[in-house]
Amino acid sequence: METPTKRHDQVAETSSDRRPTLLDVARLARVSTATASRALNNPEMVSEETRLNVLQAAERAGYQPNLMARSLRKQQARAIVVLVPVIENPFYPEIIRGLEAAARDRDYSLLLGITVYDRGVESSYIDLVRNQRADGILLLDGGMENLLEDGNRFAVPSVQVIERLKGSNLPWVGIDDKTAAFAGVRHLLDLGHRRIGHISGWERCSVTGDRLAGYRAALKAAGIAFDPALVAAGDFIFARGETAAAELMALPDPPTAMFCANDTSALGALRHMRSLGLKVPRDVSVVGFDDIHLSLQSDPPLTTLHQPRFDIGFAAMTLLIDLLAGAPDLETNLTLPVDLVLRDSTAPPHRR
Amino acid sequence: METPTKRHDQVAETSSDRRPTLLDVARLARVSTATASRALNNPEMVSEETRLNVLQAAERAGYQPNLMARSLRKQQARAIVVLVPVIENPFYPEIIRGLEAAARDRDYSLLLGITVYDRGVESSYIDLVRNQRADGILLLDGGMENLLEDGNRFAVPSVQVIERLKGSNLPWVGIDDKTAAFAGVRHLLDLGHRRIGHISGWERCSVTGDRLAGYRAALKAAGIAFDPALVAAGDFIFARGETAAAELMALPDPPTAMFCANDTSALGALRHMRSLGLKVPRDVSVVGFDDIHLSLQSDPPLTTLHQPRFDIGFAAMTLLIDLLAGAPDLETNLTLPVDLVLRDSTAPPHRR
DNA sequence: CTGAAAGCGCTTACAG
DNA sequence: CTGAAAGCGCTTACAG
Repeated sequence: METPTKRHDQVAETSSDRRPTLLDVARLARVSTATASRALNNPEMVSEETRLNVLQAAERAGYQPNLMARSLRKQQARAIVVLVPVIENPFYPEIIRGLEAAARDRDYSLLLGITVYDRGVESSYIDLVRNQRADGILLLDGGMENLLEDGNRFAVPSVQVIERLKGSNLPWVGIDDKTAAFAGVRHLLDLGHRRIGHISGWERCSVTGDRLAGYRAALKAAGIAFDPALVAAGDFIFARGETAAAELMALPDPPTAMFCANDTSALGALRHMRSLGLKVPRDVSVVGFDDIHLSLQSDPPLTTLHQPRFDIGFAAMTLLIDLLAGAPDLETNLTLPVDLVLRDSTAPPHRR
Repeated sequence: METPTKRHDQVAETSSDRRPTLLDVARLARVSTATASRALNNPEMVSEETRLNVLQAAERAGYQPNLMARSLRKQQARAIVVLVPVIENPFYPEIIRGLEAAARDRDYSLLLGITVYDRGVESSYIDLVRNQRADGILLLDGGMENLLEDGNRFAVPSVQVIERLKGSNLPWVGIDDKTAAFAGVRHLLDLGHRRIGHISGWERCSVTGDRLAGYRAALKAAGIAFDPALVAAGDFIFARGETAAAELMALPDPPTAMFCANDTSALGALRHMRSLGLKVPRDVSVVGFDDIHLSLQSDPPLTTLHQPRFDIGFAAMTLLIDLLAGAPDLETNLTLPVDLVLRDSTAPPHRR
């Protein structure tokens, strides 16, 4: 047999330059590897004396279990692929933090994949599960319909986060976008606004339709007819927020308030108002969605709908791991609460 | 197709829903597993006929190699831990994208670890290397001196990105912060400014000192004496950018321009000026550092120093993988170029 | 060019 | 409570 490349770790205790294995520990403790394994991983299966003996030997040898060997034997990678389309969006980091925290809690590793909506990249990460380097996939963001196979059955264990793939019934963790949007628009209505514009989200995302539906439902509940001219097509991006706001304000009868599908486009809208010399909220009120960190730094700070992103990430990772463990009676559709957070971008309409 | 010999697995599965292994492929192709392995991974070692035969068998069986088994055998995890302290900072995503792209290029996986500067968390990720689940570590951001052991020798293969651990001589990829800062301040001097403030970075970071040094060097080169009162202690955060700018503008003889250690604090400074009713760049010029995406969205867009973050990430990951492969003659200190990008936050000083 | 066999480092059913 | 042995699924030195 060839000897694999050896690295010289400066381990003072060990005389050999080979990493200590369970066999070394077993020898040191004068027990079998079976017992050594049990003492380390299932202490209740061995006597107290043996446990101490093995623990001490492991300590002395500077033993670190080889996780690859364990994975191979247990047929479990203890790693989860997290697939995001882009990562520059300030919406993601906090979700990812939640995912990472939950994974770490359970001794799982997080394999990060950034797809930039490239089918080849998506496939390469799905292959990681097929190749048993990962046990499951967390899907952040939709627009990955190509991942569905065999009549809408996703081929590997997975949980969707926030976005839902069209027509899939995969486990999912997110919020009730329609109800949240309703609350945001309702706030504007309560303030006295009657002419409320909407900068919509990217059509490719499932939340876009839900938020629009919430907007319409709130208007309807207030007895206000839906006016398609008041909906400017957006894409969640800053630049489009600016142009969409421009379209709305150029209307013969411009809105006195606007509900934006996300904070980033609301921030764009804010900048456009400023360029027009309009004061927010005196001249126009603006409501965002997501509560990204930046919405606190804007001028004025944005009234928005707070999504518990860390919790969503944490819950999604936990759900997937529970699912993989075969936990019974799991709720596979988790809807987390959203809060309307009032800041300085909304006020009663200004009489003109 | 004949049924393979039944194995006594603990789980009673029918042979058809067992994942195909190399042995299945070998049988199908009527060769040994050795030959099958070679045909798939080292085609030049087998005859063309065998290659085709095995490839076809693998295809027919729907074979996917088990990466855990391969890793165990080759003693190589093909995974790299990426350690970041926080991830909400808009500075990181693009670096991470570069890291991910390079890892994918080389068939490595990226294990993401978010430490929040917690020593326990840092250790748990280092253990991933000790446990042979990962081959090396990429360190994004300093403040992790606790990771150094035994006379400044980091215990596992690693490359630092941007930040340097104090006193370490680990491989590193980043920029020349001092020279870049010099260029930023030089730009202000060229515009005619003589009284230039500096909002510094977080003292715990190595780049902070370098950028301050660049600021001082530029002043010195212009024959301007360094005035400590013009340096406001910052921490790279928006809120501190605001208060630091407030300190500077409250000076008896306030600066006509300020060089900020990063964009985020420059953005905070911008908001403070606006609250003071001051116009940027008419009343005060502002230069940032990093060129995060937001610096384009600010009002006015920020003049700043562009760091090639994607490239830095890509180069760092590539360097680590090359190092692990034992590539000879590697340059282990890579300095990437920085560009001054002129936007609308700087102008000649306004006569008062 | 190909095959038989060893072995990477674990865990666990089985027997005592 | 403990040990001998099998086996997870690969790759590769060795021999032919």
